[in-house]
Amino acid sequence: MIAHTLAAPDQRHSMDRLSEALLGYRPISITTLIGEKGKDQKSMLEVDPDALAVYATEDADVTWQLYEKLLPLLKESEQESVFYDIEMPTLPALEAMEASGISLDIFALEEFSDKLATEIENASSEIFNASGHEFNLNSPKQLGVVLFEELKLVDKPKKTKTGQYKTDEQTLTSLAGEHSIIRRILDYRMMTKLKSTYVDALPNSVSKKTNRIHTTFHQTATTTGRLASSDPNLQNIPIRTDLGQEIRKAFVPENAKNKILSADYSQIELRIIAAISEDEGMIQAFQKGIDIHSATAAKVYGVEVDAVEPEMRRKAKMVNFGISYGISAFGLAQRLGIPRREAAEIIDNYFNQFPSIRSYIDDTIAFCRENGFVETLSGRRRYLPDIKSSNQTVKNAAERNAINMPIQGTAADLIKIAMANIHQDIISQKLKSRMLLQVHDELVFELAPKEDDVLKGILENRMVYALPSLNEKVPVEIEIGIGKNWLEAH
DNA sequence: GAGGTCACG
DNA sequence: ACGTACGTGACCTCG
Repeated sequence: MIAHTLAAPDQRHSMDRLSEALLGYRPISITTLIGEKGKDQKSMLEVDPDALAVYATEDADVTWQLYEKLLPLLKESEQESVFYDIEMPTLPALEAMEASGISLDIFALEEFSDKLATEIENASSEIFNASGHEFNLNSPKQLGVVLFEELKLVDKPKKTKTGQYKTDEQTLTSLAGEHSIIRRILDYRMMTKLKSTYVDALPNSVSKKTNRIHTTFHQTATTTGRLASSDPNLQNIPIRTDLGQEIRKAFVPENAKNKILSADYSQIELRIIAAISEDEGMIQAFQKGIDIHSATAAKVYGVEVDAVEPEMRRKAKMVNFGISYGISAFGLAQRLGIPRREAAEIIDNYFNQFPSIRSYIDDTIAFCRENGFVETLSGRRRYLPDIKSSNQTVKNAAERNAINMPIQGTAADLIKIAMANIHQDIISQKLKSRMLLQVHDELVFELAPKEDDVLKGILENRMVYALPSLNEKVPVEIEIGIGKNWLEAH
């Protein structure tokens, strides 16, 4: 079957993808081998010269040679099932999504661009006024000199590792009380980010042929099994700020009869933590359908769920995020803006209330030290040789990676399986609706008229029940929204 | 091309 | 004393 795919001359795109899935990138063309103009493309021979010394005779032949060299590596690392049961079936779904593309309301964006330009101009003027002179606001270096050498906002400014003054959002926010201009600098930063990266750039990505935006999904770019998206990246379209939401609104159906449908997994990483660790308390909270951050707060602070205050919930939420990132008192303290002591106390309370989570963390690190890798529920692996490093900082980083990968990676496995099946269902049921985007825990569709119920049914079936071994441990839930643009579908 | 920053999950 | 939350990609500056 593989050989057939490799040999089929009309399946060049699939061949690229197969090689990418096996290798970690697309090595087919000579262009790729020697590097594409203007892009920092990895040369094939940089990856592993011994394992991958092949000869670029003819495209299909290169792919075949790589296949023969890489299949044994797949066997050795016991990841054949990940390849054949998850990655290969996902491949046609990705191909279809890239080919479909998504429509963009470029007129709305042009209008928004003008509005931003005005606001950016206003902010710049105020900032230059307060500074006493003009400078390049896009240069963190120049901004640092203005803030810390000319305006002398603080005695001991924070520095980056190269000795420059730090001017990132966190640093500036902490300085907001020192000078009213800080807020305007933050405004400027946000607006120029939106304008240059999205509002002005995205219309350039609209295909002249299809009039839609076609991203590239990378199947083997990440260490955890997640997808990546590039050229343009459609997995980081703004949503958190009001101005950012204007950009999401510009992602629309092809015509007024169609709708955008978004389906996302609810709290999927926490559900996976609950399932993997088999923590009774957390599983119960999900079974009862209690808001998980409130449930966590109730346990940590020893109060009833109803008595949880917003501040308690906010802290519990950060702890929950922290768990899947490989928590530390320092990291939590920094994000909550509280003393390390207090953060350590919260973490201690947390582990006393969720003892199985502590065991999961300890067991996972021990497993990784023993075996050299960690794995997801589906057997996808990440090798972490640094887990044995004598450098404590390096070792700690590897331990956080070890904790995070099975969680993030299992979520990736789950949605990939769902996508493969949904794509098949769409084809076999001859639906007009199309799967367009994946954003890690969300799938975006173009919904054709009268297909609401059938598509919802498919999603419920395929997304919720993608990994039966997960369903055995914890309820999996999805949320579906429909609207006239991507924002409204949320 | 590296560094800094910031958009997303 | 030191220094970090996990995973990405894009844009801008500057040497």
